[in-house]
Amino acid sequence: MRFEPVAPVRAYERVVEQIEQAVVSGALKPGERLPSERELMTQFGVGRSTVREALRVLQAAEMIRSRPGDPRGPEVLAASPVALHRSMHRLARADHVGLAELLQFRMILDGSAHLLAAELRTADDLAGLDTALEAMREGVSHGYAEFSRADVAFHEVIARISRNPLLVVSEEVVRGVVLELIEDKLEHASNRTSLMRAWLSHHAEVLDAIRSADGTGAAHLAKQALYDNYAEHVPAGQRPLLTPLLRS
Amino acid sequence: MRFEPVAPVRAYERVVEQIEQAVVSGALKPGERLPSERELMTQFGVGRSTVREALRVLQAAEMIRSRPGDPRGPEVLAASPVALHRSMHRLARADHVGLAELLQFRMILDGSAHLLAAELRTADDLAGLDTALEAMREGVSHGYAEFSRADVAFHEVIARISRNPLLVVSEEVVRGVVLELIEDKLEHASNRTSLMRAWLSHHAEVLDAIRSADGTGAAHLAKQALYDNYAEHVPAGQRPLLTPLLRS
DNA sequence: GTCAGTACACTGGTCTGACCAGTAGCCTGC
DNA sequence: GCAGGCTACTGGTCAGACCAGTGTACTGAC
Repeated sequence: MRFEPVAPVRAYERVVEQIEQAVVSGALKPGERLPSERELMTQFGVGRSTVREALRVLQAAEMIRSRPGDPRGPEVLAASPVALHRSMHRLARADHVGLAELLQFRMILDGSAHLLAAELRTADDLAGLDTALEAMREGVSHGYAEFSRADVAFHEVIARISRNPLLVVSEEVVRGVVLELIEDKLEHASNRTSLMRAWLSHHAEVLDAIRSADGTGAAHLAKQALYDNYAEHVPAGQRPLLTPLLRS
Repeated sequence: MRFEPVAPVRAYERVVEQIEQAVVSGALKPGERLPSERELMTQFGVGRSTVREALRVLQAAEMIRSRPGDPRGPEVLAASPVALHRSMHRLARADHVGLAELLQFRMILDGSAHLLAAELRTADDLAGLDTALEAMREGVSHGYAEFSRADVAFHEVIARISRNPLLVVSEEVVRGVVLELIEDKLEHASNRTSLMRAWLSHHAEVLDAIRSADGTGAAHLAKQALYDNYAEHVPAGQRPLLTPLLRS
């Protein structure tokens, strides 16, 4: 006979448990309201601070939101990828993850997103990509910031076409962290205009591949472009980590 | 001139911000201790309840842990995938993310991990895979639970060989969530022994491909195996989301 | 009748102060 | 030298208070 180690269960944890249960079971639907803190404290039989700590935990998990003064009480939120985004971002900024690993991961995600996009795109999707590309073309003359915004938008459309929220969120997070790590280096790039033109023609190529439903080609273009643009910032010794991905 | 909308910033949020900043910047390393709540409250110039709500938020994010009675104060934790797992699990239980998306994501991650493993494996890695496979072989006769544990270990070795923490963690999380979603279906499988044998021979094939540095082959085997094993639990209408991944 | 303006009851955010059970380390007394 | 208790702390919880802000219901003027 074996015994399990027991951990003390805090009062606020049991409150969290009950409310969370009510939400995931569907008893409380998004948009509905929780009772006020003072009401909850009598229902649960605990002090207000305990209730508040429980609500803080749920709020950190993006399950509820409370606004001061609202007599209807805290609002139950729909499941959103914001919490996933936060936790992944934290993990990606931890020290064991360097630019090489991030870039590797981004090549994987971006490549797959392009592959799926080429196979699953509809006529509407293609139109969306066309306008995104057009915005980039205009952005070239409106400065780097504008161009960069249009570039991000293009990538987001691609990710969206893949129709996988996990892919969308992960790609977005990794892209953001990569940019955070090398933004200072990009700031000082001297030949920005030629960089933008190169990027633009690359995106046009990608769009062609997607239009002709060439998934493998689009994926390869995407990975190659990432390598070409960012590998210079990766220590030379770690670049062999990236090249295998170009061969698939 | 445009103005940004402002949101009221709560006191506990600013406390969270400062502590989080100290952790991600490395000023506070894992294992180190925060001052006690009463000390923090004088340092931040806020009440104890505010400090406590901030600590709750950080604790929910798995950044710190506090134990009552410990005079050394709350402990700073190493970045861990637990929070990522929780948020992905929550998202997966919401309607936006179904088994199809999870499986799609897992095929991407697993495929890439196998590709990298085949290209980067050392002699030591191969030996590790050999022992893992041997454990699986023995597990067949020791019941499903034992076999499953060995199977997980094999996958973890593969992921580790790819030497990318993000890949390791994401793969682990997605695998866990997928298993949680279909565990009840697996419980009732009648022909477990033949399933285990099929799995075993598949892993042997994968190991061969990795040994001969055939990255593309290993990746394809991995993705095909996932599809073969799990696609039956995906609604038929969503299976076309998975097949494009088999073609790369 | 409509509608602006106000009063009110209530919300969440914060602080203070208190008590408890539990811990770690010191400090006895042997 | 060491077992045992003492003590000064810790975090967990509660009670009560105040404040700024909100939504609503009521009031008044038109």
